[in-house]
Amino acid sequence: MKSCPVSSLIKRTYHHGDLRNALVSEALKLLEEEGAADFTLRDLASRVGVSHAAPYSHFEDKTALLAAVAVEGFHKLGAYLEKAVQEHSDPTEQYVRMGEAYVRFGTENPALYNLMFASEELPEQRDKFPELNEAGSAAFGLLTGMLGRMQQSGFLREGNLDGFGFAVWALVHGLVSLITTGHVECAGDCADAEIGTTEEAIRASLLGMLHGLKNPTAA
Amino acid sequence: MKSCPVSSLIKRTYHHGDLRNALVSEALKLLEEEGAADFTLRDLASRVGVSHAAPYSHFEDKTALLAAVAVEGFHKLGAYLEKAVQEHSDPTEQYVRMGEAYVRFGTENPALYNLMFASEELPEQRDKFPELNEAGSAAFGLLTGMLGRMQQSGFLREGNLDGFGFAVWALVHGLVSLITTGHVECAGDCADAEIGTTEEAIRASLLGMLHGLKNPTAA
DNA sequence: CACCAATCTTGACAGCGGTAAGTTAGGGGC
DNA sequence: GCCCCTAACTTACCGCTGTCAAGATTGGTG
Repeated sequence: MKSCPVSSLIKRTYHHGDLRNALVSEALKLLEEEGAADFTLRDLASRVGVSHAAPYSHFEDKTALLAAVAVEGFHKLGAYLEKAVQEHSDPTEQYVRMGEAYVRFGTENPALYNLMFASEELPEQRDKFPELNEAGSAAFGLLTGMLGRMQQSGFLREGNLDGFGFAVWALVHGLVSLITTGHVECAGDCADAEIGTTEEAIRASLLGMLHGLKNPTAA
Repeated sequence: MKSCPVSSLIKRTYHHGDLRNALVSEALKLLEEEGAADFTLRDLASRVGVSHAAPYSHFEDKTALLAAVAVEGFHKLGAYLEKAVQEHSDPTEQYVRMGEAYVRFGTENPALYNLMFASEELPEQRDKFPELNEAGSAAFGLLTGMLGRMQQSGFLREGNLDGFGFAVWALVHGLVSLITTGHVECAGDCADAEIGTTEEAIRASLLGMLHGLKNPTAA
């Protein structure tokens, strides 16, 4: 403790005090600014104001740090979804809003989203970092929970709830991927008709899937 | 020319002769063997039997090489899809088989598939490598083409064909991503019900979406 | 107040993508 | 048949990265 009362920004103490959290939250910013390809441990460390090897006191690996960032991402995603559900009461509206919120999260945080899902070696990471599993499962639970309520109210037809969730999740996840990788524009370019705004296409896809899961006798 | 007539495998000539193609096809193997993270230009070069700088005679960049590999991937994907369509005549069966073929391609070549779709900087690459755009559009065209025939025969309801294609593509793309990243097992674990085999879940999702796009007056 | 263990720094290493300069050899013009 | 031009390839090198080992610093505990 060097008793340096002023200049809250500049770090002075040898011990940072909260380096682990600082690294994760700065990594979230850095990830979206630079993209995953240019995301560097050394850059991250210097941004936080520590030496390039300091992160190794808190994370075994670069991968371990990224896993912690991904966990944070799942929490953020959960917040998006919960907010969307709470703001509406109509089942269809809840469903669509939740889907839109999911896609919005992905398109607003493409690098983070990519980190959370589009890594081939992610299965191995899940075993090493159980938190990742829990965070992902929690987000998925929000989805199946909503579908379960819709099913109980008779709005959705009978059937395996996890199967429904899997289908809807795959849809919104695919929407995010296709949009952030720019494949959607291609869809508008190379075919004869126009796709309309992306928002309309998202809504239409969601409603299409919902229609397929609906109880035929419901309104 | 060192006049070494034997040993066809070991390269002897200073000039390789067909290095570009050799690099791309070897990259396809290396990608699935090592995963995208451990994919190294130097490793690739030594496998083909050239120095680590040789690839730069044929590709501007590592990215450019990977783009060429991705193009090859889209051609392979197209072959999967065409085969699935040609083997069946019933519209629903064609649709399901095409979707299953798509998912099969993705799960059988996860690293390649990931390379083709799950890169954030892919939009920039599309501008630099028009072949990538064409190859991707061609694959998407196979999908919309089939949906167009189903629509013309009255099996699908009226509506924007690109929108339909977008929805279906997003679904199958999402299925691939969730499966290869291991999120599907999570779906089975963390919720109360069982999801059944993955194949069943895929088929159910596809049929769910199809049902949402169907013409209500059709069979 | 002394010491311990956690935290952070410094310095080093191999391996990576990429560049520059030199080497080899296939093939067209004579 | 020979020469030479140019594309293809090699070697040597650069800066940067992730990672590790050894040493410096300190807050907290006894």
